[in-house]
Order: sequence, then structure tokens, then C-alpha cells
Amino acid sequence: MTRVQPAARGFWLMKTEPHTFSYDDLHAAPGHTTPWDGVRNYQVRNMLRDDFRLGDQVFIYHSSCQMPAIVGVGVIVREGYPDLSALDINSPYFDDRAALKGESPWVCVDVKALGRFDRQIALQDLRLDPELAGMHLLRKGSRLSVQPVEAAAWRHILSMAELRL
DNA sequence: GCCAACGTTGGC
DNA sequence: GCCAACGTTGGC
Repeated sequence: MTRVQPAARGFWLMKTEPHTFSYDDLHAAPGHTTPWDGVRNYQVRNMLRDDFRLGDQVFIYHSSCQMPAIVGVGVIVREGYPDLSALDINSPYFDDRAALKGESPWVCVDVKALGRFDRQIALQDLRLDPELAGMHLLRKGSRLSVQPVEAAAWRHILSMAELRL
């Protein structure tokens, strides 16, 4: 008898600009949950569509702000589905080409806030930590708004943040 | 505001 | 398919 092993939980980092949508905004959303829409990069779209699984956990990272930092943890509560904001003329994420086709090629997932770090982990601190060398976020020219996180790095950062889930 | 590092676009 | 021009991201 063979038994199918459940897939290991995936770990990710998702960037957001706090002046637009912060971790606290996520926590304040109904059910602490929001669709992570507006992604308009094919590499990221493919990850959201093909690799994100229910129960995967994500670091919420604040970018384009005074102190770029990982500020908390979320969990995927709905797997990839069409991001219809691309077809909504009133959305900041409207995509005229998608609208012309009448079909959105973009994908979003639902993210639920799980916990905010007591102590934010600044980009500066991540760079200083030898255990995190090679982390995607720290690579020169890394711009993807969604990135995989190694399990070891995930655990290490959680311990830095002293967050118990 | 600067600019490096990409990604996308579109003419050829 | 090539590649120059342009746009975007995001730290600093």
C-alpha cells in the first residue's frame, strides 16, 4: 500500500506598500481576509496560479516606506482564481487589454492575517543576518512582489520576530 | 530625486 | 527573433 504524502506547506513573502494597504489594513478587513489582487507580473501570476496552496503561509512585507520590513504573517485561505479587478474600469488595477478580451488573465488568492510581529524585521536586519544570505528578497535586482521563502529562512525569521503561531 | 535592474512593447 | 526605447520597482 502506498500512501500519498501531503504536500509540504509552502512559505512565501508578499510585498505591499503600507500607505496603500498595510498589515493592519489586512487585519481590519472582514474576516481579517482580503483578495490579494492587482498583481500584473506574469512570473508572479504563475506562482499564484500554480504554486500557492491552501494553508501556505506568507510573510507580509512593507515596501516603499520609511522602514522596509517584514511585519507579520498571513495564510492562504483561497487558492488562485481570476482577478476580475482587471476588467473593472473603476479599479486602479484595470487592464485595458484584458478588458478588450473580456477575460482576465490575472490571478489572485485570498490572504488572511494570522499575526503581527511584536518586533518588525527590517530589511536592514535581514541583510545583516548570515543565515539569510541568498534569500530572494536580498538579491540584487530582486523586484518580484511575491517570492518563495525557504523553510529554514522562514523558521529563522519567525524566531527573530519572537512570534508564536 | 536618483538610479540600477528588470520587464514590456513594438518596429523592423 | 532582435533590440532600442520606455516603464516600473523599490532601496537609498
